[in-house]
Amino acid sequence: MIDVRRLRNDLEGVRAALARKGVDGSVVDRAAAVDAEARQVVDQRDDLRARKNLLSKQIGEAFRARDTATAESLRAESKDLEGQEADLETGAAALQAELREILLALPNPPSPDAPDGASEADNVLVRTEHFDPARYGAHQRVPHWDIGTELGILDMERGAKISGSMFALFRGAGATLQRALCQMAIDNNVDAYEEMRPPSLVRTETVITSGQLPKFADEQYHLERDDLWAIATAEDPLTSVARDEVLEEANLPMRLMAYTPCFRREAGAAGRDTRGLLRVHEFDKVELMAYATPEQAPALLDEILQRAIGSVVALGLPYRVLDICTGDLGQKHHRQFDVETYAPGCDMWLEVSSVTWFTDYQARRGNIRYRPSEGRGTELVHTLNGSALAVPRMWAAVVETYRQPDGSIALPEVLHPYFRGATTISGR
RNA sequence: GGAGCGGUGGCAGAGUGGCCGAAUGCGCCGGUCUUGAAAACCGGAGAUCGAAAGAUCCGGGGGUUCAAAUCCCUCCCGCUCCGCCA
Repeated sequence: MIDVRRLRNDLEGVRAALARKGVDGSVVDRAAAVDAEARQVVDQRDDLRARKNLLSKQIGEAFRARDTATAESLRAESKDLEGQEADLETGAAALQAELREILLALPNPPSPDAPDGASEADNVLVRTEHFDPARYGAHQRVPHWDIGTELGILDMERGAKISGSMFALFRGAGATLQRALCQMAIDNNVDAYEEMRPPSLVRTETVITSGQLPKFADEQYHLERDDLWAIATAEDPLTSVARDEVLEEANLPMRLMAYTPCFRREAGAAGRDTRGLLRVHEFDKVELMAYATPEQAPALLDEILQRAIGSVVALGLPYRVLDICTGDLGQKHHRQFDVETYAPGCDMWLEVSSVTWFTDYQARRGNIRYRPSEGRGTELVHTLNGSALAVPRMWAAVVETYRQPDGSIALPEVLHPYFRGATTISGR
């Protein structure tokens, strides 16, 4: 959610910033108009309340002075104001609700540093590392869904029998691999990030804070009977850890990490990248998240990006970094870098982490503040996050990259400790 | 799921209709004293909106009343007992 004061002080600036994300200026104008109207009505309402408060006080004094006649006449006067107050009250509430609704749907203005662009085709390639297409042999050009079947470590068919298409069933060493990847990512980041294990089913308020609701309800699994939402990412619960709280600046940045399942309906993605593990409804992920002051935020964006890259590098895989353009930035994103790794079997670059700076967009929704060590009052925090490791695509890249000519998989060394001494995955 | 009790400032905890944005204690900040610290003493400090006047905030929402932390309804959360269960 953006600051209404920004609308009041710099309407043109907000329109221009949001235009870069393709937002129609009339929506911004509408928000400003509703805000102006609401403020006017609130003003009137407050004046009336002030009059009533004064009368009440005088009534109390009159009663105490046993001046019943005065008290009664003041009481009648106060009662006369009631209808007026109720009208102003409902008017103000309606306008404020309307304003909030518009503001909740309004995207976060992009960073001036984010590249302009209309779609993902305009994302800027920052760099590519450790990538040499000539290095891959024919034995590595087998997609992971075939390898998975061949070795009996991934069973998409039975996954579909159990839960429907786009649900994975990992088996044996495949299941171990998915767990090992998460364990490794946690171990690699626990030096600075507090490990959390939050709930996977969360309240509506929690999903509004992170920004998925109200606009992206179609993407979320919802348990109607209990009115709980299945998290799409650990970002949902982690962002609400400090909801409605005031943090001390001395405790910032506050770094959190969680390994959770992630549930995505993928409502708009039917038929796209649906083979194997490229896009599934449920997957595991280790997420890094930080609460920071506005001054600390840029450095943290870089830190989380480096840590995301760290997971790929640790596994000996190539990577590339994309600077996401304004047209591809999500509603809540201010600045975003994607980390992709190369999967030789599918011959695709797979997004394995999305590192994002939300500025105070989520903090304003969730009322997450901090108390500056200098000065008075409270300020909204900035939130940032990024995946340390998203399992399915990393699983795919590892399996395809490390496939040997004999069809087995030679596990990268970092994973050996998690495999009870095994160094390869062979057929059963 | 059933029965009962509760939710007040950073924490503990008073307050049962007006003089309550809220006693008191602890903690915190500043000062006096001290070589320094502690103790003692003095003083200070909540949040949101608003240019201000002022308005709002005692778990959330609604109601009664001229007036609600206080009375009523409802939801959420916590605790105790019972039931059930990994």
